[in-house]
Amino acid sequence: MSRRNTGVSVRAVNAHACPVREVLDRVAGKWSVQILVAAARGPLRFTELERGIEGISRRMLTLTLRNLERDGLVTRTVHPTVPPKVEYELTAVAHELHETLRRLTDWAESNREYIAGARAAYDAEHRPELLDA
Amino acid sequence: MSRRNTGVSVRAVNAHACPVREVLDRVAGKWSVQILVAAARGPLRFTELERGIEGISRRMLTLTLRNLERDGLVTRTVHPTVPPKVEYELTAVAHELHETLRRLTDWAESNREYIAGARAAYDAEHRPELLDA
DNA sequence: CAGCATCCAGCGAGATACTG
DNA sequence: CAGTATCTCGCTGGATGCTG
Repeated sequence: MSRRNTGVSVRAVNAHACPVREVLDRVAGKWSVQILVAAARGPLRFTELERGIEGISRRMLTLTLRNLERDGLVTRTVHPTVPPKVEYELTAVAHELHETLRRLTDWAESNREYIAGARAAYDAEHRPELLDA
Repeated sequence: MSRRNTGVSVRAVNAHACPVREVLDRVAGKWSVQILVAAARGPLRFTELERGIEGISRRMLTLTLRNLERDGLVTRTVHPTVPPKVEYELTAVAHELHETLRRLTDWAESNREYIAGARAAYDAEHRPELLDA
């Protein structure tokens, strides 16, 4: 009866506590956003996604896609052919999310150097032992 | 030589791999965003933050504030009084981030029911065993 | 008041191997 | 092609107790 690691985040439960986290949990996984971004360009097959996302494992691609599908952010279309063909596509809601995320990454782009600088300064001040890594 | 759990996220290292994750890692922790939101209203003391954020532990508040400070998102001002008084305030960059995050939560608010519905439908279809939980 | 140190449970995710 | 199953490890974060 174990049912260990079904791929459903525990945070989905915590979400009741805080509407803010509710958003982020939908995007918090290591791969969710990259999948959203990759799939935003149109319907893609499983293998196309896999190749488009550097470093993702088959397992995590599957699990993350399932969760996105569960949240109504991607649609999964199975073409009953041989060999099988499955296409994933963002829903309208997910496209809105994608647009919002783009503003976030824009922010990151703009402030990446600022943050890197802040880190370096902080580490020099508070963590001198890290300087010879 | 253990140095276990210094509070510095492992994902900070992964960031090199993907600029997209780089943003989210700054916000991915369980409490970062809530702290950003709470602190956005003005300079707040440690205990005020603690009380303003439901359920946060002293440890996580400290760790998360340190990381935000390290990234140049909050300033930490120590008033050398007795008893000690420490105030945290968002930087200008963090205020921009906060504004961007607000759009994200707006999206969540708008689509919260849609997503809940999608989940319920998905679970009914694919996970009937969850219906009697 | 504002932390830091330590211990520990539980989840996220990588590696690997097997299937319709 | 498009998955699933199992094992494992390491990090995240909660609980608790101590200090300047």
